[in-house]
Amino acid sequence: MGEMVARRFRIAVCFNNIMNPHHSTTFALWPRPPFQFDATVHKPSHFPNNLKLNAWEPGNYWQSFRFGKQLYGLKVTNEGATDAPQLAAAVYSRHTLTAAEVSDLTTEISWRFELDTDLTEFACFVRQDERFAPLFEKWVGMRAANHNTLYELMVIALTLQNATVRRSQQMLDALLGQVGTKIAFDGKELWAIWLPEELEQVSEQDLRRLKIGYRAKFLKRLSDDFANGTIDERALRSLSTSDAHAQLLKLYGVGPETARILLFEAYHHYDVFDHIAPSQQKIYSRLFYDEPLVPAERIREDVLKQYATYAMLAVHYIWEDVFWRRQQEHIDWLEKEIRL
DNA sequence: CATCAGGGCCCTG
DNA sequence: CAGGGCCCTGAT
Repeated sequence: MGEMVARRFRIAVCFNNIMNPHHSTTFALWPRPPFQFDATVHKPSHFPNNLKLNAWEPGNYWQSFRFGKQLYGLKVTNEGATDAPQLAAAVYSRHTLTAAEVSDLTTEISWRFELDTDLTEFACFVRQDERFAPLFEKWVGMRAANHNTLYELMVIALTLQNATVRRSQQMLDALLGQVGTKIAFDGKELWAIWLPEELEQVSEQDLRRLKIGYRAKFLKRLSDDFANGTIDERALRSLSTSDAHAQLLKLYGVGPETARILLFEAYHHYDVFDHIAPSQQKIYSRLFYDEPLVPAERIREDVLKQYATYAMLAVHYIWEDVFWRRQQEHIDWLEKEIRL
């Protein structure tokens, strides 16, 4: 604790922002069925932070929600069922929302949570999967949704690079504590990732003091690119997988693995399965072959052959399933693979 | 104690 | 296009 305080003082800029939005606006959303709420808003495979970006309990989900320059608190409540989905979205803000804002937020939430995505073809396709049909049936209607902005997801992806889970957590916590914003609403205290332009005041040296290592350089360059409009999150939404891929790879600090994460999570491309990280390789080997280690190239070919344009989505279902199971039962090999 | 690899990526030759 | 270097941490 003393170390945290000392570190804060050594750094020139510390935002230490706290936001208390007192207005709330609630509106209904109707996802396209099938839609499975909990599995869409909560991903047990994601690493848990001390400084939380979101919170979940069955039927309810809270998160800090950046949209443009605005920061909102968002609570989404499940008010329907998989076959007849309905959600209540409560947006907490400092000002009263205009009708236009509500409309824009509805569109944005629908995009990020993939509410309008038609999964009936996928559901039909995987029903014929000999091995995993029951698994797919169990999670039918689950979206691979990412609920953050491209920049926020990029920051998270940066902390994942060449690091173990614990170190990723430490890096993100350190960054949030230093340049993030705490937002309190609906009895929750969550954190929001800073805006890219806010990092202009923070030097690479300052960032290095947060022990993010060489990623400090990436973060500075990326933040500049986002602040300057070099990268346009919205524009990439209308591009094909390969065009979006090419654009993302141009970003400094974005390589094959980060691009894959962004394409799938932020842009909802289900057909990206070009890169397999070493830790994923070990887990895929167990899940698909019941073996400790299968060559990555073989995994890639087999998965692409089996699931084609739904490769990444199908793998996501199988991946999340084992992490949900992990909460109920002890899976020995998995515990060994995801050592902190 | 030293050494090393870990949920990558950039840069050099 | 292969391989070294990069920040830090915890494991060995």
